[in-house]
Amino acid sequence: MTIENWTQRFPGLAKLSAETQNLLLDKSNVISVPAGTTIFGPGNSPENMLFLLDGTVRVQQVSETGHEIVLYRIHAGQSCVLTTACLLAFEDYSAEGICETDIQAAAIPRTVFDDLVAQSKQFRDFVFAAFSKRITDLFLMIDEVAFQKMDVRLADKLIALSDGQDTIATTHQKLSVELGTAREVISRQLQEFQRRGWVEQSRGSVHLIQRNALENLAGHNH
Amino acid sequence: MTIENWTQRFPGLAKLSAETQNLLLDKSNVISVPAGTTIFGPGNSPENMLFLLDGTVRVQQVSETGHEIVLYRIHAGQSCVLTTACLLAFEDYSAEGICETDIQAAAIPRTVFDDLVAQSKQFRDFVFAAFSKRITDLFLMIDEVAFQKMDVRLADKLIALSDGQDTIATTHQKLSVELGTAREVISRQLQEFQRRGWVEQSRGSVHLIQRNALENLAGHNH
DNA sequence: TTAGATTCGGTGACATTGTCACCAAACGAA
DNA sequence: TTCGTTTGGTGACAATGTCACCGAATCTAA
Repeated sequence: MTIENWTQRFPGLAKLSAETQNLLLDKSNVISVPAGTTIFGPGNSPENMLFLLDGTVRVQQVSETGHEIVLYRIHAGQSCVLTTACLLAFEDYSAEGICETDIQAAAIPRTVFDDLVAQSKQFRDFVFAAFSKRITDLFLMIDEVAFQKMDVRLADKLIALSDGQDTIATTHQKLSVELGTAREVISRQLQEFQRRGWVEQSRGSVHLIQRNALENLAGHNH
Repeated sequence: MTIENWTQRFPGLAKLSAETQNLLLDKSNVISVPAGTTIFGPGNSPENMLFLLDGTVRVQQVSETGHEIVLYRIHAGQSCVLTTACLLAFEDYSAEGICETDIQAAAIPRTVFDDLVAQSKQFRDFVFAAFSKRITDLFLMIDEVAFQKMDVRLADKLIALSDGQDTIATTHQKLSVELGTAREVISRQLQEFQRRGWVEQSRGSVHLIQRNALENLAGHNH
């Protein structure tokens, strides 16, 4: 599969008619952006809707009080519905999107997006499913922030960030932004995990020693 | 204005072509539901998209731990995008919608909704604006739950619930669900507000004595 | 290479919020 | 009236957030 027929990479788009897919491929623009770039944020409204072909975009928020929290990530094969939403509503973002890795994305102008929504039932379904998933995920996040204990949240986040590896390259500060808490809280929790022999720490990284124990605490009891 | 041309009540819908409005009026069904009814919830997927003509619907969530939190309210003149979202994504709700008052709503079948999105640019804009507003509101809520102090949140909620009146008919328990906290926390905060002379309490109601002070604490410094 | 600045993580004291186990008063229904 | 339920109060304690520090590791520039 080459970059030319990128619609095949999206389960929701592969079902589109050949005609619609060609329109999408024809009118879109594949762009590359280096890691660390802010692709959208306050005062930086994107002109296009993005379909992420490769890499990860982190969406986070800075509150009036200066606190930061990571809201969600967009992975390859997903579209940025927030971009879409704000494209169409002309509202300012209260959040920003930052490339965590070098990324490749297909950029679609607003008008093309609108045409596609009008013309294709499959495309509509794709878009609304993405919105729906985002909203239900935000519900879950509210629940977690409001009611879940920090040790459970941290264990869960460590598992998620590890991505199957045993070493996570991150700092206590970054972990605190992931969970919307204070750095000191992370430091104490990691010390407790270390005391139990679940993790080991070195400057700038956390090693998972007993993944099972963390998964268990996080409630991954499948 | 009668109930027959209810589209006029929605700023976003009044701009639709006469043709589209007639389609909407023709294919929709105005329903009345008594206060207290759960109009959607887990295992109770709605068949229709709702446009709320009169009354208020409270959307809230019960977590695995048994904690409850109010997510948002739908007021007259708004549509229920969550309903829409889940209509189209066929996912189970993790939230429930409860009528706070007797309500009247226009119910639109899924297929009619889909047709309208396809046919009318104005309708698309209306729908996406509603999604966008919902998502950005959820962002704000996450920020508030994660970082805002309880006294500020409670003051803000009291102002919002008062709706201009000086008496709020509610219990400490209900207020705790509004903010996703414990009843004891509300009791203590209200005692502190009372000590300062900002409110007075009686069983099942809170009286606002110094609205200014509450607004000030809540940051309504316009 | 070294000196100074910056980042990273540790610590203790304290404030705020959440949890638990109670209690009594007010209220409502039989 | 009586009994069960709802509402709100209280104290002890646990968990988390805040603040003011500290030293060590790392980086940077002269």
